[in-house]
Parts: sequence; structure tokens; C-alpha cells
Amino acid sequence: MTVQELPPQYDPQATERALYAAWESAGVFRAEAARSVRAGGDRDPFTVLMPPPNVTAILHVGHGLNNTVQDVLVRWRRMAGDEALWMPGTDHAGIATQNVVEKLIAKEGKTRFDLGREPFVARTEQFVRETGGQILQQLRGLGASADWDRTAYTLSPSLSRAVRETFVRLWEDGLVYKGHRVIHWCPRCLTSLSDEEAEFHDTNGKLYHIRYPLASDPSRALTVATTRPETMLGDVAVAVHPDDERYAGLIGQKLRLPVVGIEIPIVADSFVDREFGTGAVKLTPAHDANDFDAGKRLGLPMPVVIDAEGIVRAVDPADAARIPAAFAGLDRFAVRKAIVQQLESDGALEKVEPHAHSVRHCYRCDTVVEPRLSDQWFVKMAPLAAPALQAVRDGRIRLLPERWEGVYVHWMENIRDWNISRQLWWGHRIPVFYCDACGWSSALRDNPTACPKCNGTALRQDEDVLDTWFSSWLWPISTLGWPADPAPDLKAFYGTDVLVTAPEILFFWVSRMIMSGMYFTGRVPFHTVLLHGTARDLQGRKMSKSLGNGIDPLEVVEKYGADALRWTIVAGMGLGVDVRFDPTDLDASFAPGRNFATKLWNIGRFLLQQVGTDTVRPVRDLDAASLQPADCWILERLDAAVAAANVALGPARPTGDHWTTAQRTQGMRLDEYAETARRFVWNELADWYLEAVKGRLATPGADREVARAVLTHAFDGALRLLHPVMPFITESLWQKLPGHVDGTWLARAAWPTPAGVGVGERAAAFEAARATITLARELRAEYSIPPGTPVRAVVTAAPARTAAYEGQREMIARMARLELTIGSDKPSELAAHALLPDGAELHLLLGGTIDVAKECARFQQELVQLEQQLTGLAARLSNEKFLAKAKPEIVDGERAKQAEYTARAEALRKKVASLCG
RNA sequence: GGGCGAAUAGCUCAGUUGGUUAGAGCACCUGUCUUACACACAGGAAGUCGGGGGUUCGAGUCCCUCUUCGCCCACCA
Repeated sequence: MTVQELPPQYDPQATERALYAAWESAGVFRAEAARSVRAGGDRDPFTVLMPPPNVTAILHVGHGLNNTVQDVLVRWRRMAGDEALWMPGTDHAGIATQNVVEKLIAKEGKTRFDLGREPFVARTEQFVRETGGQILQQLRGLGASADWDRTAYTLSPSLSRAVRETFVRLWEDGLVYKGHRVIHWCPRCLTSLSDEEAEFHDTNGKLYHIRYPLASDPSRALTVATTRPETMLGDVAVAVHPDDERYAGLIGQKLRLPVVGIEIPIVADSFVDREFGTGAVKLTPAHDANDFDAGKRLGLPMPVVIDAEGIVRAVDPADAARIPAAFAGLDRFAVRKAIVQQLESDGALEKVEPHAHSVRHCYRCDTVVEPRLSDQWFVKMAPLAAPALQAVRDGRIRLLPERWEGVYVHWMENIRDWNISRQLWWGHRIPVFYCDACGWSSALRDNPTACPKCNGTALRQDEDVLDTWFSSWLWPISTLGWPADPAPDLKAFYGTDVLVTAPEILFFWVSRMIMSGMYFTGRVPFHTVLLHGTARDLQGRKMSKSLGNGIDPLEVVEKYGADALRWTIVAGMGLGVDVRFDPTDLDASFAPGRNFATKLWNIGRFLLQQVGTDTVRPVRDLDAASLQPADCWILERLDAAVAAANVALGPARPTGDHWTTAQRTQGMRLDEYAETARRFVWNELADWYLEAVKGRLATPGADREVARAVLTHAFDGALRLLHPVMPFITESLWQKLPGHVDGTWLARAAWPTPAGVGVGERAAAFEAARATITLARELRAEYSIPPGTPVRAVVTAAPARTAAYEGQREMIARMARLELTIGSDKPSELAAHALLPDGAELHLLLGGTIDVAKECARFQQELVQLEQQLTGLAARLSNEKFLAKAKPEIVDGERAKQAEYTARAEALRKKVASLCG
């Protein structure tokens, strides 16, 4: 496409897809282990692990947010010269994926049990093969520069090997064990859940007060309070606090369990809260974790009265007497209703009061979780947690924003063992084998063909699979090749750098990765955890499919382009702060990003029209004397923008193994970086420099070549600065830049460094010109002078200053739209005038009609404001405490200000005196 | 029950250890097709920084308290 054919607006549709394909085929995103200094190369590795989305996931705005942040960091470091690896992949997502396939076969009227285990797993594998991993394709649409050749999958052979190795090692180290206890059970998914997977939801329930009559004297009764009356079928005792005087005489006596009719004892245990309800609690050890602990302490039986599917029945026939026929075979909630009815008609229901409490729900299907007594595999966490806690405490790992460190520490200090077995079919099967012939059992790295002990073949493998998170907690090591030896990627890229994720999975995932990384390698898996905010709607509700308040990132990409989406996300996202969008008004949310892209595009258009595509001279080769004030100014602004962006993004890694206290909170301010870049590009390069050089670009000669070179340099710097956040448009413009070498990519070009070629004095001269132009514009607006009306103007300045104005006369006249004269004599026919900051005066000549009153009012108003300031300053500067306590630089600043204001006030006073009489 | 975060212009948000006249984008008002951009340009209006109290020479910033919203944790029978 030639320059002339460039449309006035950037068209992302016509650009992005093809450009992404070009990047990919050029291998721009590929990372080489050999180039890492850890493997003998000459580049620092910079590694980011993509939090693996569920293999069945469809891109939503949360993914967009998460991956945009990662891509900004990775692209930044890639340009900064690091060997940047962004490791992508997906998670097999045990429960989630199994649920999807179960729903699918339910349409055929089948359950997984109809199919059987192996065909069901085969069906799920097929489903994943055909439809899985779409999200990785969608991420390309956002511009994600991951190294796709390395795409990992938690259920792949190599990662499965890591999972199995881990389990066996933990088994050998005595850290994995089988426990018989009450766990969280989802009666719909038919599996156990970890503590983290059973989410609390606030619920308005009821607290039922039920009278349990004394066996010896039915006229007396002990009242217990419960939110789940159906569990009374499994009651084995009623507990009171040992020091509770109300019940002191009753301990040891028997109660008759209503509805069931059997006798149960009154026991004492100090876990009972005397303040809650009646201070007497029924104990159902098989259906409540606390009751289970109490039951174990007290040696009570543990009858199971609700089965795996949430149906009330005697799981052990020995407990049949506990289940009245009317309730047997009914759902737990139906039984709750029925029991309450019966209690009421029996007169055993003392009262029912509303009770707000939190009820655990399955995080995958939202079913109310049933505490259930069963055999499960657990990982002993305390030994794993200690080093992981230490790593954060001593600064080998930092969490941003910092406040999450406290949350992390608290959780780690109170960590409980992790239930890792799931009664599912989709996942890594637990590698424990049992010999039915001799009773041998063990965890094994390879499937045995015969029993190692008796050589028999009556072997079976444990039926359960592992928690999905048992594979994802290995992500930092398994994706890099562990436990293979040698593992070149592990050597080159582990420990990685920044982990970018949402705080929701701090416990699910982040803390566990730290534990596994440290346990299996002895080193931290990453040095920075960047916890970003959540995408919310204007009411502050989290965007979600079920609420229907989400934004489809791909729709935004289609309408406004990936760069606009990325820009909006990055610019709007303070460190760890939630981002709000209006899902009903995409235009309001994303037009600013699109507009900025268009602005950038048009700077490029202008440059190509004015400069062409031929190579320009590098600014470093220019004679410093040939640089005009505007040139010096924009070069200085670019250097300042680069420096500010570097501060905002911060140190990429700690200097040694530990973050210093000062470093610990530095950087990762992506919003500041974006704002810095925007300000430079729009408010400095486009609004001022580009306008300033128009005249020079129209006049052939040596100075035109200087302007061309500086403009090209500044724009090149702008593109580099913006590339991490707006990769597509910057790359497509960069490819068109004068002197571009085919086959080179902005994505791999060097991050800008300060050029330091400007001359400060001349940059200041441009500031004076800027002030003049702005003042002229203000006067024009204030006096309502139409733009078409020619205005003659005179700048009068001290002779020493005249030259600075003289050299920029054409530019000032053009930008302020006036016919400018530089002179030392005050013009006689003035209509409006004002003082410039440097003491010069600007006079607009409008045929000699001067509105003295208006001029006076303006000058006097400014004088009043200045004098107010000066009063404040004088008070401060004569205040001994201020002088004694304030930092010297602050005092100096105030003094300088006072001097400046005094001078200006003096000039204004003179002006007022001469003008207003 | 414990802990954390937020409250700044009509809206979305900046404001780094206390120190100029508290900023930006959008929206709004007034002009403008000015040799890239009307998805733009120029100019402008708009905030008792949630309420109250305190520390300080000085508070949007620190302390206490209250209100509203959000989040996390907990053996909320």
C-alpha cells in the first residue's frame, strides 16, 4: 500500500490477523533455552507462565484482562533484550470438563454410568480434541505473544509424568496419606471437594429448636438448635459445655431422639459454644466436620444416614432402625420438610427462627455441599507450607499489591491438609495399586504387571482421580520439563519471573505452586506475584455469564480492534484495582482506545506524507547546532517519557535472590506506563511538535532534513514505547517507517533508551514559544475573535530574549493564527495584551480599539490571585516551625516560587498602574 | 465473629514517603473542515477529596470514629 492510499482511520480488521500470522511464522515469540544466561547464553531469561485456562473455556473479559497484562510485560522484556518466554497451555479441568460431557451425553438420555468408565473417558478425550483449546486460538486475537510451540496441557503425557512422580515422591516422603473423615461432598458431581472448592454463600436459613425429651422423664427435655433437622436421623449424642451450669446435672443421662425413638447420651465437650442457640448441640458425626471431630474424641458411633446422592437411607443396614419408612429414599431437602412437619405435629418443635448463615456450595455446579464421612487421599501441608511462607517473608517472593502478603501468610499459617482425591473419571488416576491376593499396596511410578510381593496378578488401581489442582500446582516445573533429566527448559527458565493472576486463586493455585516449586526444586517458582483486579459492571458486580453482564472481548476486538481493548484495560487498571466497564455501552468503554489508535495512525500518515519512506539521518549523527528549539524540546520529552515508563514498569527482577525493601513495591504500574506514553504521543508529539515542524517540512533545505530526522526519531520512539500495550498498530506503522529493513520486527526491536542529544537551553526557548501560542489562543477565545479574522500581533521582549522569539516567529504565527512581529517598542494600537511568563508581552492589534475595563479586570484578577498566593507563601516562609521542620528542597521550592510570583506580581502592578490609572 | 479494601468533577479513575492554585479520559459548554486525524483541533465550565473529631506550621494523604459499598477468612450447631 502506498502512502497516498492509507485511509484516514486505522482499520484493525485489515491489519491484525495477517500481522499476527506474520509474527508467528517469523518465530518472533519463540524463546530459545540456549540463549538464556543460565544455559550459557548471553540474555537474561524472562519467563511468564500463563495461568492455564480450562481446556473447554471460551474467552471472557477476565481472560482478556489477565492475558493483556502478561503480554505487556512479556513484550516489554522481549524488547528490553531478555530471552522472553511466555509459556501457554490449558488445564484439563477435572470436574468442569466432566460436567460438560455429562451434560452432552444427558441429551442422549445417558449417564456416565451407562457408558462406563473407559468409554466415558474416551468420549471426553475426543470432545477435548475436537473442541478444546479454542481459547488459545482466541488469545491470538488479542495479540498474545506466547510461545505456542511449547503449549502445555495438564493431561499430556509429559505433564502426567510429573503428576505421577510428584504423588509417588510425596508418598515416599510420607506426605500423602489416606484419611477417613468428614469431607465436603457434592451430591450432584458425586465427588469430594477440597476446602477451597466448597464455597461459602450467604443464605437466609432457619434455626430449628427441637425438644429432645429425657429418657428417664419425658416431661423434661433438652432443646437443641439446628439448621439441618434432617441430620437428626444420624444423631448419636447431644453435647453441652462441661462448665455449663444449666446442664450440669444432665451429663451422662439419656435422651430420646425424636422421630427416630432411639436413646442417645448427653455428653460434655468444650467445643460447644454456650452462647449459641440453647447451648446444647446435637452430634451427627457422619454429617458434620465438627461433630466428626467431637465424635472421634468421645468415641461415638458414626452412622451414615444420607448417601452419596443426597438421598436419606441407612447406608449401613445396621442403622436401618434410624430411618423411619416414611423418609427412606427421599432427597435430603424433602426429608428436612417432612421431619419438621412431624416434629411440629409431635409437639417437639419448640420454635423456628430465621437464621442468616453461610452454606458451602460446590464451586462447579453450585449444589449445596453435603459433609460426608469417607476415605480420601490427603497431602500433609504443614511441611510444604513452611518454606513457602519463609520465601514470602524474606522477600524472595513479593506479592503485589502488598496487602495480599498478609492474606497469604495467614492462610499458610493455618493451612489444613489437602484432600486430593476426587470420585471422578476425568483426570489423573491415583497411582496406588492394591494386590487383592496378598494385601500389598503401594504408589508406583509405572503400572505393574504383577504384584511385587506375591507375584500374583490380582492387582487393581485406586479408582479415584486426583484433584485438578494437583496437576496445575506443578505448572512452573512440569511445563519446563521436570522431572526429565536433563530438562533444558527448566535449567534455562526456572525460576520464572512474574506470575499474573486474579486473587481468587491465590490459595487454589499460587500458594500451592510456591509449595511444590520449593519442595521439588528448592527454589522459588517466581519472584513476583501480580494480583490484578476483577472486571465488573457499573454496579460493581463481577462480570459473569450467569448474570449476563459480561463483555465479549472478541466482539470488542472486532468492533474496535485488539489494541483498543488492550489500551482500555491497561490504562484503566490501577495496581490490583478492579476495572469497571459498561457492558451496555461498549462505545463509551472502548472508544478512547480506538481514538488513540486513530491518533497514532494519523501521526504515521502525516509522517509518511511529509517524510516519505527513504532513510533519514539518525538523530545521533545530526550536528547539535542544527537542532531547532522544537527539536530539542521533543527529544527531551521523549527521553523523559522513556524514563517515566521505565520507572512505572519497574525493575524486571530483584538484583539478587531477594527483593530489597525499597524494590519490593516498585514497578508493575501498567496504568502509569500507559498514561506516560499517551501523554507523550498525543499531548507532546502530536499536539505540539508535529504542528511546530509543519512549516519547516514544507521548505526544502537542510533544516527540513533535520526536522524529518527528528520527527522520525520521535515517532519511532513513540512506537517502541507503545508497542507492549498496542502491538498491532505500532508494528504495522513501524513496518512503514522510513528506512525500515524488511524482515525486522518492532516486536523484537530494542526498547528505547534516552538519546540525550537535545540542548536544554533551546528546549526552554520552545517552552516560551508554547506559552506565547497558548496565551494568544486564550485571548482570541476571550475576545471572541473568529479564526478567520486576521490578527496582527507584536511580541515585545528584552533584547536578550528577542532572538529566541525571532527564531520561532513563523511557527508561533502559524500555530496561534496571527501575523506576528517581534519588536521592542510597544505598539500604539493595541486591543488586547498579556504578560508572558518570561516577562515578554504579547499584544494583539485589533485596529486600535481597546477595552480598557476588560483588560484591567483581567490583569487585576490575576494580580489578586497572585497576591493571595504570596500571602500564603510569606506566612509559611516566616514560620519558624516550617523552616525548621520542612525538608530543605521544599523550603527552597517555596522560596523560588515566592521570587517568581513576586516578580510577576510586580510586573502586573506596573501594568495595572499604567493601564487602569 | 475476625481481617482487608474502596468512597476524589455527572461517569470511570490517577494523586508514590504529609508540602505549588487536587489531575486525566469520557460526558458537558463555546468556537473551528486550520496543509495527519471531526474517532479531530482550540478554548472553557465543573470537586467544602463520604460525615464528624484529632495530630501538625501544613492533611485528599497520618490517627480515631461513624456511614455506605465490595472482598477474603472462620468448627455461623
